[in-house]
Amino acid sequence: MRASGPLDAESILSATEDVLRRHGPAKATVVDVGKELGVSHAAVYKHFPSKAALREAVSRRWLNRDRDALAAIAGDTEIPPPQRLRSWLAALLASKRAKAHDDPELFAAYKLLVTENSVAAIDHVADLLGQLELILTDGMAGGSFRRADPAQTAQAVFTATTRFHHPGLAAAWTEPGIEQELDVICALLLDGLR
Amino acid sequence: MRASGPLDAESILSATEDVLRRHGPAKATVVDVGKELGVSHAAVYKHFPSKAALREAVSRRWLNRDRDALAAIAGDTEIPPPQRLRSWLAALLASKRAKAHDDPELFAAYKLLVTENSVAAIDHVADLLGQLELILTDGMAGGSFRRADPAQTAQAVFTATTRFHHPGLAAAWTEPGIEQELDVICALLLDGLR
DNA sequence: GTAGTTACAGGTTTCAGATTGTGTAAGATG
DNA sequence: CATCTTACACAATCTGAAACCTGTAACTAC
Repeated sequence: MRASGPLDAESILSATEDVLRRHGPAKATVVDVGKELGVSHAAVYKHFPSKAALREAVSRRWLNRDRDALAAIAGDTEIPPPQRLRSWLAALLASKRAKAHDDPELFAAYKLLVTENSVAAIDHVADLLGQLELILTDGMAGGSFRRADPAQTAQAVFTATTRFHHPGLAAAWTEPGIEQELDVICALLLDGLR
Repeated sequence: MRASGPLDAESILSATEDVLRRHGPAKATVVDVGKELGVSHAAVYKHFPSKAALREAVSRRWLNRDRDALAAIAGDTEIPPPQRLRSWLAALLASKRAKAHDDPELFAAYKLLVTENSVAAIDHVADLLGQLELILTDGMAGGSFRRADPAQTAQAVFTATTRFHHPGLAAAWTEPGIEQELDVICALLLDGLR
């Protein structure tokens, strides 16, 4: 049940998030969302064109919740770029792992988006690549990284760390030595960048 | 129907492979395997303790079919180690992609083994890591790679190229620029190794 | 006694019919 | 007239009984 006033997109998103958390993406229905809001399911369709669009919007909001902390690291010119890259990748792993662990059903919904190649998933990757590119550009300007195409290099670093952020591989994020594993890769990549 | 003579493990493996190719891992049954051999399903159980063990043995044999070509590259001391590493990784991608494309059902069976953490899958990875380690050891001995723990480095190179060999990511192996993507990663890793 | 079969218990899958869900359009309410 | 509901067509999903599969054991034929 919503507090009061007319139905708006934000409260639908929150209700959907709750329903997804309770039932998971496979069982959650638009009727459930309506019930949660004390409204018929048709009312939901005045704000979102389809169930898929609704799910996508929820995942987008959920993904963006950790975005700023990560962007803060990427943009922190106080930290030298090599260390910044390490921190950023470590933070990315920590964030993804926390999401998978604390919110398994919403993580499952996000995983679906990725396998379906949805716009939200593509945008999410583009955002992360942009952050990586910023770190690399700073490093190239400051001389700590060799000059090269920053976009292509960002893509390469992202791909080389797939193991640590691709949702399809989340099952292997609970292994004990994973932080050290990332450290070894980081060292190798940093040596390759300069 | 088998040719003649008593039933042996090899012909059961071949029959199972055919059945898997036809019906896929989800639908294939031990009864089907028996039919294929002109034998009751119980006869199969005289040679394999369970359906899972049978499937695992089939996948093992199927995986080992490309093994020697790959091992030949890894052990070819004519090729300088950096180039050898490139060739080996390219060959690994080509092999995996061909298997996924030409034998989708057997590839699906293999994917199941990986998600179940089966012994066959673990052994397969250990074998590949051993081949990588051989290349790295040669390179370190010959001075083209910096000295470091070869096992740990092999693990790092394998992890950094997850995108190109992990069966869970096979859907993305058909993208056009993937060879170049691997080239970029290779360049980065090779720079990091020396 | 080796190499296979038949018979069976318990678990899993399948299939058809019933229920529930999605998305739209026309209508009620304030 | 903006906001929501009811009503609906069609698609997807659930349910429970029948069929089928797995793995074992007792049995047959050579």
